[in-house]
Amino acid sequence: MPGVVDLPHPERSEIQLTEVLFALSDPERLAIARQLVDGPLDMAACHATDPNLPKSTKSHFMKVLREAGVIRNEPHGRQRLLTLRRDDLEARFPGLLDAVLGVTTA
Amino acid sequence: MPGVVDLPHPERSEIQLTEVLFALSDPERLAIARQLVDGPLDMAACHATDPNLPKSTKSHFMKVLREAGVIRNEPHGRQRLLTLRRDDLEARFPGLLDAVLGVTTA
DNA sequence: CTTATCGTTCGATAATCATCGAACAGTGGG
DNA sequence: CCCACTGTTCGATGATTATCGAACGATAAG
Repeated sequence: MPGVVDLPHPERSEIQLTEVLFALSDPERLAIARQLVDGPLDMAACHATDPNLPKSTKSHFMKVLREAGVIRNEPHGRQRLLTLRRDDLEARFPGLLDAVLGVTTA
Repeated sequence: MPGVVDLPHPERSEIQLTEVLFALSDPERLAIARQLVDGPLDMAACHATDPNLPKSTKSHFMKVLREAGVIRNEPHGRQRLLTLRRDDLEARFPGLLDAVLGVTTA
């Protein structure tokens, strides 16, 4: 069924703290989130740690992060654009993202 | 073997962010951490959510939190004193605990 | 000393999660 | 139009984690 398709994202109000924490409790997934701090990235450009990670595994990481409300995953041409949901997370859990990602943001 | 015994705790420098996040990614464990914000508590006085939770399950929660470095679990008479490791966590991951526990601390 | 209480450990079972190959579907280029 | 490319889904397997009864040790109280 799916190739480049709109995937479901939780609304801001539906984001659960425990799910966010769980999503970020894996080193690989945390690394992905960190990469998105400086702005959106195409999935192909997002290497996290292991460069030759199987596609399906990588896609699964994105699913966990997306379903938790940490990132947005949208069609972008033939690829996918990954965006950190900073505003939503900041509104829901002030200071959390900065603390986790080690960003002072000022 | 063990009844009231000294249990191993990670040192401040050994505390891993991903383990802390994982420990707090469970609603029950998160509730326990929140209960300790106002100060140490005897384990028996710490009801989290379910009051008639089996002892072994409760003990397991404490183990996860302790091994992650979130709480300290020390002998206290016949019971056990649970303490949130605020200073250690604040030193290692500034702002994290406040954000997670929803405390502004001021 | 004997007994009741507290909480950890052990062991077994169930549930959840991770990993990855294969198949598939949109997209854009030739 | 056809093909190469990207990334999701499915399905199977293995690894972690959760749950809880039972047994044990240590302490405090009587």
